Amino acid sequence: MTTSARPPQDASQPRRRDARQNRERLIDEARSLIAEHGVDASLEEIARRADVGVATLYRNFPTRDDLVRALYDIALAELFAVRGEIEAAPTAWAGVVLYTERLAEWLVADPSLPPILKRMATIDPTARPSVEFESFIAALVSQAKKDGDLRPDVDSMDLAVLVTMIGSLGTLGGGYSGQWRRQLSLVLDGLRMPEKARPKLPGRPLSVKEFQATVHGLTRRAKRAARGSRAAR
Amino acid sequence: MTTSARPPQDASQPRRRDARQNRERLIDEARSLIAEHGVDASLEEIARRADVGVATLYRNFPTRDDLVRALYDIALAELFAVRGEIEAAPTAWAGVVLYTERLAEWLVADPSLPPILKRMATIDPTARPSVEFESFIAALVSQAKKDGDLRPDVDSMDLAVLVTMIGSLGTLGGGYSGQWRRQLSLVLDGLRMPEKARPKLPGRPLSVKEFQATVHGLTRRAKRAARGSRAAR
DNA sequence: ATTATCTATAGATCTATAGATAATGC
DNA sequence: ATTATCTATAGATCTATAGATAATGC
Repeated sequence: MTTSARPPQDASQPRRRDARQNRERLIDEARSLIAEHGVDASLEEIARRADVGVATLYRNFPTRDDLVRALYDIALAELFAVRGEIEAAPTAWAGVVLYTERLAEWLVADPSLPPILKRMATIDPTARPSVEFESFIAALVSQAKKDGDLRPDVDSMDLAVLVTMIGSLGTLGGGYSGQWRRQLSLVLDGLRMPEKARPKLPGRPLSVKEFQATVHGLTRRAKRAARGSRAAR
Repeated sequence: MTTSARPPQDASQPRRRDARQNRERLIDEARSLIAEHGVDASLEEIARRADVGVATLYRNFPTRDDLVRALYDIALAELFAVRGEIEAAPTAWAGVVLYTERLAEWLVADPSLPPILKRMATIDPTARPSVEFESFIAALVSQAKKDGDLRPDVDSMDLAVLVTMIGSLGTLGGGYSGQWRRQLSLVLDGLRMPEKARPKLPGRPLSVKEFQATVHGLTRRAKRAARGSRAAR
């Protein structure tokens, strides 16, 4: 009996060069369009921006959920990459800081993540991005408490919620995205034991002028997109 | 020359009883659908849920932006109602707490607000919800600093960003929405001068089980909506 | 030869409006 | 009588697929 000559093909790694390229362009544009319009973003528009026929999109991602799942998998790979760095932190508190920093940074940098994570939770409740981290972070948290650095009345779930909250600054776009490090620092000061010295706040607050520009100016990406879709008509 | 007998009709207050009712239903459903699907939510679906023909929607709101503006105006009226309460606070710090509490609560309670505020900013950059509050809050902030309650290296813009951030917990839905008071308390502890005693954190952290249920369970509203749209097909 | 892409298209849903029909308030 | 609603419809856009055409890799 002859065994199949080809190894089973992984759909996420198409063999042909052009196919791989198209897939990447689709994923890039999907991220950017989902960041703008949420998970319901038009699939046709994604294909259009990727300079590819719709059928190519459907070949790669038969359903919208397949696309979401692909984006989710990519995101998770990015996320897990930071675990080693956190483990290498000199103290538990430093680990907590690093954990919140990296997660917040990751969320803020890619505004497509919140809608993707949310949708992913409804299409596949068994997929839990945090699960790999949970016991690990829980241990970090209790050690930081023992060390007297972290206040005793919070736990790792509070951290998760806080990080999610700060990550939402990315969704708001504009100048908000630049503020996350400063706001995280304020939050960390609320988590720290009160007698510990607070480090200087990083950055500076938005001026009223900047706040206006932030809230009202379009982001560069949004502007480009608006131009693009206008031109396409 | 005869003067017009009727006073100019305010579009937001239609004379006829059924018309007012329909308008209210449209606004209610618009809020709920925008909370779910963002500002791009289908106008036809809004009309369908409000049990009203599409034309009725268009009569009330000729363009999508008119609808957004109406929702914005309603929201602002709600917002300004809290100003008096803040002014009545016994100390500047208490005022700061009240300000952040009321704003966060307001944002969390209505997840349609973030998309509406964001869109409003692009369709009418002159409309600035915060402007009425700005000098008022700035005064509150500097007084709280003088009193030695608020740390000196933050300003009112930081507060605005923090509140926005906490407000985003509403968008995430589920159990997150119940966590805002606890998270705000943590944030306030980061804002307070370190030597001041911290009040006990309100509520308790999510358990891991609840976190799962939170992130993965649909909210009741989302469930109802899903049923509704399924039934309509 | 195989693998992938594109064009074309069916059917659904969306925005927006015109014209016929129904409900209110004087 | 006036005001508002509904039905019907045009045209655009969307999802999803079938079948013809083009690009890659052995």
